[in-house]
Amino acid sequence: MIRTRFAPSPTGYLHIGGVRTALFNWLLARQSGGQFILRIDDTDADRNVEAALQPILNGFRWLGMDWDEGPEVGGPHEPYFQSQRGELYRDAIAKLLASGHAYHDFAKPDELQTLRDAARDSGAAFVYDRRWMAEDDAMSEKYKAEGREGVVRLKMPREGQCVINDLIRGEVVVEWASEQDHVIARGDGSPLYHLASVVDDHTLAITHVVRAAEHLPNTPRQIFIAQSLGYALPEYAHLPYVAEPGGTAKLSKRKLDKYLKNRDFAVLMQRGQQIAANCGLTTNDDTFNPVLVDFYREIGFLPDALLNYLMLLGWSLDGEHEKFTRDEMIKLFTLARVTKSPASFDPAKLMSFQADAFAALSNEDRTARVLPFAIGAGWTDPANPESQQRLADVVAAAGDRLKMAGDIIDYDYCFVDDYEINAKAYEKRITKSAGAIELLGKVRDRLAACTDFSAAALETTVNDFCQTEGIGLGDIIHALRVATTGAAGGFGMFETLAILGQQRTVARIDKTLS
RNA sequence: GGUCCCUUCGUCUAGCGGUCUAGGACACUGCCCUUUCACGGCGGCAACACGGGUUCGAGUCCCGUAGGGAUCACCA
Repeated sequence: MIRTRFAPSPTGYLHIGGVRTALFNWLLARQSGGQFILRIDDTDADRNVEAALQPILNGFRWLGMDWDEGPEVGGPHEPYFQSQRGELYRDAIAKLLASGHAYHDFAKPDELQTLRDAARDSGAAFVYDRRWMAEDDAMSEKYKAEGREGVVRLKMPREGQCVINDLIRGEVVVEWASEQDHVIARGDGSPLYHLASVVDDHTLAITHVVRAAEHLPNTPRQIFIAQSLGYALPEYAHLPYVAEPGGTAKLSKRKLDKYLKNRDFAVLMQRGQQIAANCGLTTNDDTFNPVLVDFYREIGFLPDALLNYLMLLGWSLDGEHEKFTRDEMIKLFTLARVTKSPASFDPAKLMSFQADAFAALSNEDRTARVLPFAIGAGWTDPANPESQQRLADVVAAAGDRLKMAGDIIDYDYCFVDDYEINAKAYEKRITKSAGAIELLGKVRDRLAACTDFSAAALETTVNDFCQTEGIGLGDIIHALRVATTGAAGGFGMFETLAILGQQRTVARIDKTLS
């Protein structure tokens, strides 16, 4: 029975890299009929855990990654918040102290820092000489009398090696002597991450600890804690981290400005901003960031497309197949095929997955996904069937030009009259196009006289018009498009006019002419 | 600086000693389709970090060098 976990601290957002880690954990649990547990690592006493947690849970819900145990769903090992599991940690700390695997230490932070600096200057690894270690209670009292505050440190081995059997990296060997006597409890007795994490992984019966490679250096000390407590070790698998676009450094929420220099990343961001601005999205500046999952949900991405792309960041099936349904993802994933080197986040490739997945949806599905955006933009009235039909018509006509739900903003001219006019196109097809004005006037009269304004009838009408004028379709259609939509491109001209309707079409041509 | 990890096209990757004149995908690009845009079809550009070994034979195994990265908290 495989039990995996994802243990976020409540930060208020879900990082793309974090999701990739969570995905692999989730996949592992789902494919084996095991459990995926969400545990909240809030030992750092966040004042507003609830508010900072919701965006994370929302992210999981949106992505369709359900958790078998954790916040809101509970489970047999409740509670799932580290802040509420203090007793477990206190017991473990006491046990470690009693067995001599940990000790009270009374060094002051600056004293320690001096030692660390000295070690670094001399080029050697820092190893604390335990000079402020309290051998017994009497010594503790003496230090306390001096006004010192005690923490609990691990009494790490000073010889031998720690061998980590990593499911992805194989054997990783570290000299125990290069490890620190890490602090596991603060001066006030509250537990720190390593201790809490190990105790929880054990008490929650986690079988596979699958996490980002940045945790690899943490593993020896965690193994030490686990072994000292008599726990059986879980399997470890350290994933390569997700790197920044076009780079090799870890992807970080805070480096947005830097990533914006990457063309593809900037394109994605700009698109998001346009959609947000047009559709009245109330975006949070702090989380409206392509490094975070929120961003994709807000601008109308498909969760499966995001997941499919993310799955390929550090994993491959065979180098040939890349598109997977959710069921296939669950069935095909294996830790054995996870790569060792960092995978850089490529917004352009993500986009292509999204575009494909969106194009594969039925018109109905796409319309449903676009609806909130059209409503937000004030283009569609959900209470008005006619208005909804118009949206459905636009979505159907746009076809695969719509790559994500928010792309509906490109067809503003189908809904309102104050659309933007592409100046370049206007100049090329109307101002500087010989005879364009005259032809537009003529075709305007033809269109005004139409009794059937369906796309098919319009095609006949305009073709007929071209014949009498002795011109090609291309000689009029561009001017017509710019005159009626202000755009240089778009879906079929006749579908466009049909959607616009006779009145609007003629009025827009008149406006252009004047 | 210490420790650990990593290294195939711009990017994600396939490759587990010979089938590699290195395959696929995204991006870029040429042509075709086409009223535009998008899609699609057919092409193109483009990589084994370097140096030593081992071997009849190395992208694939070993060692070294270089480069990149992660991590060194009373954060998680």
